[in-house]
Amino acid sequence: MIGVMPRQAEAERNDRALLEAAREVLAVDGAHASVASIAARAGVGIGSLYRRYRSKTELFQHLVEIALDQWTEIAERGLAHDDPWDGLVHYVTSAVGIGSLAPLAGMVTITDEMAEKNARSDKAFAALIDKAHEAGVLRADVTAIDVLLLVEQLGKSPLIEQLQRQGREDLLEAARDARRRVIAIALDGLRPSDHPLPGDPPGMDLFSERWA
Amino acid sequence: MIGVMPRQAEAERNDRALLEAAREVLAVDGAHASVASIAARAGVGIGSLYRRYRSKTELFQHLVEIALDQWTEIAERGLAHDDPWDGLVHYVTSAVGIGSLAPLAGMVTITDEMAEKNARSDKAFAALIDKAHEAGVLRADVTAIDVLLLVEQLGKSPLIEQLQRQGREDLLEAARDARRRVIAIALDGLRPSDHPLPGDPPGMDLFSERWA
DNA sequence: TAGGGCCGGAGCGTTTCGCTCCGCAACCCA
DNA sequence: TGGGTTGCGGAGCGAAACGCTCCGGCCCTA
Repeated sequence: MIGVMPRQAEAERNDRALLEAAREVLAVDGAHASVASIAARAGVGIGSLYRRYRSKTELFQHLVEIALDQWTEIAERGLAHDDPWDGLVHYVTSAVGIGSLAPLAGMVTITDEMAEKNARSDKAFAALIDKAHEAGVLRADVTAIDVLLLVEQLGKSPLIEQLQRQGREDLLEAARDARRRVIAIALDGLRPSDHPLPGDPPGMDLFSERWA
Repeated sequence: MIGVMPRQAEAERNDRALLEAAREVLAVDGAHASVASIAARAGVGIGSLYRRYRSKTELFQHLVEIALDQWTEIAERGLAHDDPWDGLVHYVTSAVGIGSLAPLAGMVTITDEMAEKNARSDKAFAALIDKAHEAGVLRADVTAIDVLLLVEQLGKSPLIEQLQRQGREDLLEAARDARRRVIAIALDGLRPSDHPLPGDPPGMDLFSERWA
């Protein structure tokens, strides 16, 4: 460890490192992410991981709980923006940073508390979309689910994940800059447009059973 | 097997099924995709897989070769379009269908022939981008690499992959429709815009060592 | 300096892996 | 129709990777 550090502070730092490492490894390795790789990426022994969490599942459970908090906060903060477009941009760019937790579907159990938080998040997000629609800054033929799918699509970054797998830390910053440009392109596609979207708006059922 | 079928025709059908299954499983499971799951999804025994390919690596190698051919064909066909914008749309929508083979990086060896084909594909794609720029249908601040990254980003579909993992075949068609809308949104973001992209255009080095 | 608590990681049993090999069924030719 | 051949599916092998336990040793405290 670098320098002197009180015990409690180190434990706290380790816990944060574990959660971040878990997210990164999960993005790269998907559902097959191993506890050994998570601990290694966090710069922590396996033993420390198992002192904090009783099992791999429990760690993932905690990860989902935190993500739900973040999604709610992001949606409500975006809704609080004066400019609806800025609020939407804030939501998309922030949500993309959280990353997709889809690989965890089926591994975690959804508590009532989590379902409630999820509903709250959805509600704020729907209000944000409505606000943008009313202000005329969001194309009329796009629905909240379209935007959610777009965010999820932007959440995973194949290039960044591959560079992480290869350990090319030197290129990561450039890749992240490039990703911001791609996100900006996609966001521009959400502005009012004369070119209508194909097909019918997607139904809610696509998202309703995501964590089943 | 269903009905009577000559031996050679069945073998050919099996090979095609194997390649398609390999692509699907690879998209869902990433680099950890197992031969057993590939064979099962193709509706074929493991033995048949190993009669056609000497190893898992050889199958993946073949997959990359085919993808290179497809990329080249798509780029040259897009370039041949009279309307540059239609050509670009054709390229993006088709390339997205091929899917990302990024997980295979490091598992396959790049032959000179493959490198040459890749160069040919890149050249046609660059010409396609130039043509669109000159016609003024593609936003000026976007580079060929931006578009490549966008295509790669759109290539993976977390929702579809998750539904496949869960075996929810009933929702797959709706998910694919929804995905087409997301792609259309992103494509609209490529049209000329008054809102400049952030940062500097990405460098070629991001893609140069992809298969290292 | 003596003690206690937290650390990293070796190693357990289990699962999953890539791959081989063989019994059986389908087809061809006499 | 019957014997030979060809290609099929999948049981099972050794090896590798997995989740998790447990303990020797280091660091902090007093």
